[in-house]
Amino acid sequence: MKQKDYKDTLNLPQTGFPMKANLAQREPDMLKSWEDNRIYEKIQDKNKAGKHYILHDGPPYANGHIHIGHALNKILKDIIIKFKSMQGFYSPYVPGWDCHGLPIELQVDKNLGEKKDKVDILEKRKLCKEYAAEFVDIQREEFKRLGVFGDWAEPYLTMSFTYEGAIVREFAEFVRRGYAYKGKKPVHWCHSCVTALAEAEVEYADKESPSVFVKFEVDDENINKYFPALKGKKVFVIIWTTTPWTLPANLAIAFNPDLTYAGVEHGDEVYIAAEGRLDALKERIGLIGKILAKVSGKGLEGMLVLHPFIQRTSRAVLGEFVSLEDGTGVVHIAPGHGEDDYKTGLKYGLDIYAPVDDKGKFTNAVPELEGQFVFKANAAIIEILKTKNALIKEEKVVHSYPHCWRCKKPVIFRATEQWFISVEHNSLRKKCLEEIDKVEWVPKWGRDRIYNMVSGRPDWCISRQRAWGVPITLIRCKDCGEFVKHDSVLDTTIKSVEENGADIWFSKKAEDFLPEGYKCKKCKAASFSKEMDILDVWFDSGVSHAAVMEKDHRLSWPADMYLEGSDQHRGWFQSSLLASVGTKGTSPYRTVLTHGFVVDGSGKKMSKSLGNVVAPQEVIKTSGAEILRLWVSAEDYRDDIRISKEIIDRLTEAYRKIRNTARFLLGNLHDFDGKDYSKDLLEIDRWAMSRLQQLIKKISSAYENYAFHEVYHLLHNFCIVDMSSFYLDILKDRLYTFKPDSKERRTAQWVLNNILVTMTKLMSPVISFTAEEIWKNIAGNREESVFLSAFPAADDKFLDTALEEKWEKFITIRNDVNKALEIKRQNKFIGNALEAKIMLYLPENEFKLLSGYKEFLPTLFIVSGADIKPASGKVDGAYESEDIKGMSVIVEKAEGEKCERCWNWSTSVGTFGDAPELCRRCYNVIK
RNA sequence: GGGCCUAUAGCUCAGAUGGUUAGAGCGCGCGCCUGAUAAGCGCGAGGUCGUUGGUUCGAUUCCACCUAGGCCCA
Repeated sequence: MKQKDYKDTLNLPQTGFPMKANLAQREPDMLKSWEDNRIYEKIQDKNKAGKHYILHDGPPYANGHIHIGHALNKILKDIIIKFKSMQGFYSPYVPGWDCHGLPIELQVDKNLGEKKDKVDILEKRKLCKEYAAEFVDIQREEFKRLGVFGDWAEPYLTMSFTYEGAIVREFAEFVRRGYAYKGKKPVHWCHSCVTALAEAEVEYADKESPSVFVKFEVDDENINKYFPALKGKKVFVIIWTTTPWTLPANLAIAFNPDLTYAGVEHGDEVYIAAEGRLDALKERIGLIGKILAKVSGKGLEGMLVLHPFIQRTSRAVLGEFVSLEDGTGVVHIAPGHGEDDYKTGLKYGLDIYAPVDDKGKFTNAVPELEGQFVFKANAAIIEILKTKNALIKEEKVVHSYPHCWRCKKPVIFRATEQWFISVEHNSLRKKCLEEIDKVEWVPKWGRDRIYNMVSGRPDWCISRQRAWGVPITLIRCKDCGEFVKHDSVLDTTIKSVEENGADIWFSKKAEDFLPEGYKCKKCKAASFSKEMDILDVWFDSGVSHAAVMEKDHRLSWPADMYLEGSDQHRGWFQSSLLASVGTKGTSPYRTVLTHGFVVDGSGKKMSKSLGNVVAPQEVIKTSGAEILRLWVSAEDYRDDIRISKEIIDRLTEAYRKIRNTARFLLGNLHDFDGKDYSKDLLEIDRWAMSRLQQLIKKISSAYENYAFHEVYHLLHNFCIVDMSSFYLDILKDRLYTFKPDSKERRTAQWVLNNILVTMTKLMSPVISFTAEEIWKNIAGNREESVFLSAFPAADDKFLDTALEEKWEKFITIRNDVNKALEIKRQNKFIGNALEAKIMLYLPENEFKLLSGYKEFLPTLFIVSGADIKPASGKVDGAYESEDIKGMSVIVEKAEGEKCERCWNWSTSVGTFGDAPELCRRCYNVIK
């Protein structure tokens, strides 16, 4: 009973701030409060006159629920936005969505089932639009749930009329400036559906194909030049192919520059093949003769060989892709019928030649095969090869081959007309490379990555043969094929799309976009057709700098920051760069930050088949979005980012520590009077204030450098090392046992208040829910939201590095005292350290240092008594320090009795008749 | 196969322009406290710094290769 009485005389912590966060349950309330009180809007209002810091959102694809990578990306952006906003920057966040494109169209097709080929394009586009809108809504809610602040009510959508209008305008700009051209490129083509197929629409299945070895003759002139050792012989380069039907389109043969090629005797002929394939060829075609010549692939570039059955030569070219895996080490090249072939063709300036029509039949360019379907023509071609004595061997082979996912028929690779943006025109590539060097890349290697990609990329193929996208709004003369590029016509189209959306292109006739009675400027004809291809979605998002940053009243151009995953060096970073440099001459961003990908606990990528996918929705449900936010900050995003149950568990622990530290501070501030006690600080208080300034400095600079994992570690360590286990532990005595309104206690409260307010602000960009919850619990007249407060700046007045250095020594000594106490505790000599008094034997420097602090030592060590003596040799029964040479510690039972109020041991206990359980200090407080 | 990147305790991160026993926090183990209590404090045990070579008097730190992993291409 009595003990309870004294407990009631203490100033113990009191707070309504719960220890248990219940994040999953409580976060939605906080979200509602932010929304109801329009906190985001108030932030924008507060900073509207401030310097702009524009982080331009890269639009996620409006399909499916968000995954952990989306969460990572949005939270990183949110951390930056909140930090910059608290620093007073005008930093609005306008989220966006990428709404056009094949995946959505495919989903809509799937939903349509049988009907998919019957609905007209406008109906399908309407369904696509509805589908995208539905997922915009879903993802919007999921993003908001993460605690991400932004203008969610007014995002940008690439399918909005204004955005579609901007796409058309930017495309027109590329046309006006001469970048856009129509050329040929091989695509997967289904002869049965008569359509181009995207990679996603192709499925692989086994197919039987002919397998032929074919001879390409080398004439005397070329033998002399490239194989002088074979002079006078009949020499043939041999190739292997499973698509004989592409031989009519053969324009070249490719050698690997790094391989050695051999001329091998075969009867009275000599065959040229890679030396590394000779063993295999011995078996396949019985090539067993002597090697008569060797030459490196590199040396063959430029050689001309004779086409086996058409009157023309094929050029020898070099290609890294030529391998020793199969065939002869020489690859037949038909630039109109293969990806590698195409690239090689571009490199060597070959015609992208594909004499096959859209039904898969040979055109009149190949008279002897005209009208024959390519796969059927294989047999005819093999016959021709036989009669020309150009066939070495013919077999059948079963191999994996692309098929159309709709009709299941094998597809062909066929060059078709496509729109391109030239990267050479107007030195676009060169300018992009120059711009890359003006951008700050975080991490630095991002520069090399995108630089190499831009250096080596081909022209940008921007056309797609699809329904769901923004059309290539050009009109063509039916007679002469000339495109109408007049400004007034382009402007009419732009205006029309801006007002009506891109659907207008499909619902109106070509003539509707032309002035009354318009005639082709070239041939004077008057009938026109619309281009029906749509633009690559990368063009859509690539022009967001113009469609959003430039046009949107909330934003400005250029962006200070683009922040996306490292896959976007090829994607959005690059398309945005090309789009902006092409029309404006400069890059749309000042800084580009990339993060790695989220992988599982062992560093493996997440996949459904591995079953290691971590869904953000799950983490939110079990641990709360706050833990996800803490995870984002704790991990170094420059590398791949791991997530696992253990990682989440560790972070949950860390979260509790931070939360409890704040709770303790709140509890001890319940009766603080709010007055300024900065003049009354004790030395330990000045130490704490100095440490706090260091924390502010380090955390600010960590945010500034986008090193959020340092923010986390700094905050966590501060809570544990500086606060919980040292300053706060020591402070308990002063806070609990002194008179509530004593100057000493009020001073401590002033410091704690300072620490709490500062810490809360420092953590708020990361753990926003908790920071706001703490903020609401801090007494006093403050901003409505922590996010409306100013980010802390270090106050040099409280910075004292000399003091910190001195205290570093105190802490070292304290650690040694703890070791000495622990030994006695293990020996059951003491329990609580307050049962002990200690004697320190100190070397000269330490003795001098502590001499001025004799009164303070029991407080420092949290023992009931402490004294010092100069060290002089070994002391019996003493603990000898490892860190401080010559220091030893004697631990003894404290003198006197335990004070029932403050639990310190003192000889004064029992000396007060009316309160025999109290020590002098407590007695004076109670009276 | 090519471009870019990563590899330090069970987890998250520091660090060394190459030089004495490689650090922190968490977790773990042991203990104290019961006046931050589904809390707080103390002590302790954990690492051949991914592998193998090379440069060097000396490398985990520099170089090469390899292995594993990631992104983007082929």
